Parts: sequence; C-alpha cells; structure tokens
Amino acid sequence: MKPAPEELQRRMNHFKEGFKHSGVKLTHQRLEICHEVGKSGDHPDAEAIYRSVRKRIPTVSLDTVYRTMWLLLDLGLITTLGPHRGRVRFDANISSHHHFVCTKCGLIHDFYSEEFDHLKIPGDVKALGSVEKAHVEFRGLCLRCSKKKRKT
Amino acid sequence: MKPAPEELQRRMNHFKEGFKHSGVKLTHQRLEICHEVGKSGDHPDAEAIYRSVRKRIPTVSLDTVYRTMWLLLDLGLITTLGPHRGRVRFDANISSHHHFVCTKCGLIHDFYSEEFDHLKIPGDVKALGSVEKAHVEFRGLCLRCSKKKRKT
DNA sequence: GTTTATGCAAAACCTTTGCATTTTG
DNA sequence: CAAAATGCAAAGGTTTTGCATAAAC
Repeated sequence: MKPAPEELQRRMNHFKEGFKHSGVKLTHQRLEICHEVGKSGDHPDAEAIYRSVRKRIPTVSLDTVYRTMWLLLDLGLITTLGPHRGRVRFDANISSHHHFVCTKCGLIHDFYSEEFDHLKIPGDVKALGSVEKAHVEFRGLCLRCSKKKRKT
Repeated sequence: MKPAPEELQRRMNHFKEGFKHSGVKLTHQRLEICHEVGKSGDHPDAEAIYRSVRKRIPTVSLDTVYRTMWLLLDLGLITTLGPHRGRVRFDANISSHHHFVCTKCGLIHDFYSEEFDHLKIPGDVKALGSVEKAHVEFRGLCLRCSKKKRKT
C-alpha cells in the first residue's frame, strides 16, 4: 500500500516546510531519510529505514536515522506505532476496553464503551483478516501536560 | 484505577485456569507475577512488575518476569500495548487513518474511515484531557496467519 | 522420578551519547 | 564563517539465552 507519487510529493513538501519552519537544516541525509519514510507504505522500524537509505548514501549511520526520526516526531511530521520509546508495557485487563493516551508524557488511561466495543467493521477491513477486537485510542494532552507551557 | 478485589479474584482464576488448561506449571513465581499484573490498574512494564514481585519473592529474577509475561501473552491472558515486541515503528502517514493489526505476525494495515475520524468523545474521556485524534485499531488474524495451523 | 521452570550471568539487541569532522545557511 | 548535523565508536538500557539447580506434577 505504497502512497501514489503525488502523495509522496505532498509528504516531501510537508517535511521540507516543517524543517524550514522550525529552522533545522535540510541536509542530504535528512532529505533521503524523509524520502524513504515518505514513500513507505508499511510501518518501518529504524533498521529498515537505515537499510533503504544506505543504498543511496552508503555512509549514512543508524544514529542519524534515529535522530532524524525523533526530530520528525517532535515536529509532528510523523507518528510512532507501539510503545512510548522502547519499553513494552502489559495490560492485564482482558475485558474489552479503550485508551486515552497522552502524546507528551505517555500516560495511558483506560475507559469503557459498549458503543466502541461493537464498531461496525468496514468491508475493506474484513478483507484483510478476521477481526477479534476493536480498540479505540484517543490521543491528546492530559490535564497535567496541558498545564505546562507549550514549547512552540 | 485499580480493579476491585472481586475483579482481581476473577482475573487470578482466569490466569490459573489458563495455566492448567495448557498444562504449564503453577509455580510460586508465576502466581505472584500474575497477582501483581492482575492487581495493577496502570500498564506496567517488566521492570515495574519485577520491582513489585521482588517485595514478596526477593530472589525472583527479571528474566522470569519476562518469560511469564510472554507466556501470558501467548495464552491470550494479557495484551501488550504497542503492536509488536519491542521495536519502535514509524508512520509517515500523517493524514487521519486507522489500523488493522495482526496479533500473530504483527502486520499492520492502514485504512481510512470518515466515520472513525469523528467518533463522539465520551464525557469521562473529555475529563482526562484534550483529545486531538481518534484512532481505531481492529485486532485479529490476517489472512496469511489464519491459514497456518493453530498451535493449540 | 521426570519434566519443566528458575536464577544467574553473559550475550544479544536496540537506542543514545560524546566528540572530532564535515556540511549547511 | 558560525552554527548545526554527521559518523564513528563506545556506552546505556532492555530483553533473551544457556545451563546447572530447584521445584512442580
């Protein structure tokens, strides 16, 4: 499910705009990393991005990939899937429930909703496999983080 | 948001049943680990569980905690937050979208839905903070994994 | 008693950091 | 040119593994 060429173009512009806007330098490496991430249809990890970029810039290093990805994340130009930076967390609550996640501090709060437990599954999702559970995640800032001054 | 005592009891029974059913041994350590996880209202990482359990079994080791958690996961008695074991993955798709996640192989597939983009936010969630985005995740087995024989 | 799980220590793995060098604006 | 970013190598943190000992069935 790779993005169409126009979509990639749009993403690249968005990345470049974001960089300029925040005054960070548009280096060769960063642009190539953005290009790789932007054209990926799956959800690559740092290693995968590193491998791809290395085809074009053989001297690029893995830590530059990480630095660039966290930069993109801080600028709100990408999101991450999975655990808040590294650690796996476990959920003992096997009854169906949903989460509010603070994008800043990583706080996760459970909530329950009959309605969300039984969301209608779209046809194109049914085609992907058998759905066992629906899980809704609301992302935003928790009260505590809202109070702190924003950095922008 | 710790579970009520009855709920903890229910969870413990569920854990024990699951263990017996699959023929793994009900060791002292495993039961204590289950107890700690079961009574946790937040979403602890391995280290946090380890620290708690060590108060009761000072000689317990961190790797036993990990082994037990993965066992619980394999038996479907807990879930993890974040799709796959450990690695951070990045998502270049900044337009609002949702995911189908295969709980077995970790495959993640994007899909779009106007409806899910604008889910009504429950009152108790509003009280937690400001919601910026809604994200729906359907979990199940992808076609490929459904075809493979189940291990049970 | 046999099989399975544990604890330890060491390894493997993923991510970050410090610093000299290079590149960007 | 000044400020910021890169690459390298080494460190930091998390998770896994091998193996002898101990515990469960």
